Amino acid sequence: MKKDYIFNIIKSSKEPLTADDIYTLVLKDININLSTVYRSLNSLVKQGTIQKVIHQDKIAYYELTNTNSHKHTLICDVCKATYSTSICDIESISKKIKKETGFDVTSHMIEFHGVCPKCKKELSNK
Amino acid sequence: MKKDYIFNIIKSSKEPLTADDIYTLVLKDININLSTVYRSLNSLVKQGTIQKVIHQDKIAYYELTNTNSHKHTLICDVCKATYSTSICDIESISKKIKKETGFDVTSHMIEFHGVCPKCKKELSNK
DNA sequence: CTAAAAACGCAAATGATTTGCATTTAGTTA
DNA sequence: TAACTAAATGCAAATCATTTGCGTTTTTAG
Repeated sequence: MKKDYIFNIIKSSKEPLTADDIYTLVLKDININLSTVYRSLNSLVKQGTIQKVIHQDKIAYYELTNTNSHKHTLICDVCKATYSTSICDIESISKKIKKETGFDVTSHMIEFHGVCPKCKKELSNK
Repeated sequence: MKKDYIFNIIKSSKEPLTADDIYTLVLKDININLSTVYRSLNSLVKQGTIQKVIHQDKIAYYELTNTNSHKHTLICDVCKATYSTSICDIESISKKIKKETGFDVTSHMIEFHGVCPKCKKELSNK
């Protein structure tokens, strides 16, 4: 099943991948159709194995469901690279929200935009 | 100029609106085309007057650029209603990220998912 | 081995958003 | 006020990531 293949790719990636990233990666080894990629991805999401996050570029990124520590994305607005961080103190924010608004927060996603160290260095050289 | 009209609608709305929300609202008073809505919206975003945020439903929501306190969205996964909150302690998180990864965070967006008080009440009545 | 289910591929459909182009409106100058 | 140019608008077609219908192939259970 190509789903397993896709799962392994996501598993071994340090960063969240788009459907197209995955499609390209799989194609290097075996033949596959984009619909199959999407169907597998949706299936993995449904079974809770992976997580789908829509970024501000409107594209879905897939990554392993973080069992213990969850992750958030750092997006460099210069080179567009994405990084992950587990830094997050939402727990306390969620509590505060619940207390002040009565809204029960069950999950959240954060996207940080900025400039990565590499681009910062390059920019300072100009 | 219909852009001003659209701006006022966004200004007087308590919650972020989609292009379609705005289109429908404007249509109640004057005639307008969806492309005009999108063009006006893009123009307002470019001039920094309003802010565009892509939610996990992959749809763009528009709201006033928060000059002083910025806002984040609470999305009820039951009734799909969206609320805003200004509760956010990202400042300290951003600092931590910069210190630990060197990534310069310039902006961020958070989407909280959960159950709103109204739905919670209805659910508990079943 | 055989029938039903699951996985696949391919092409067409979707839906929000964008864009090209022709037309109307607004603004400016002579 | 007339004449001209730029900006705003409408309409239809184009985009692009993602989904879906349908026919075919592969896998699985009995």
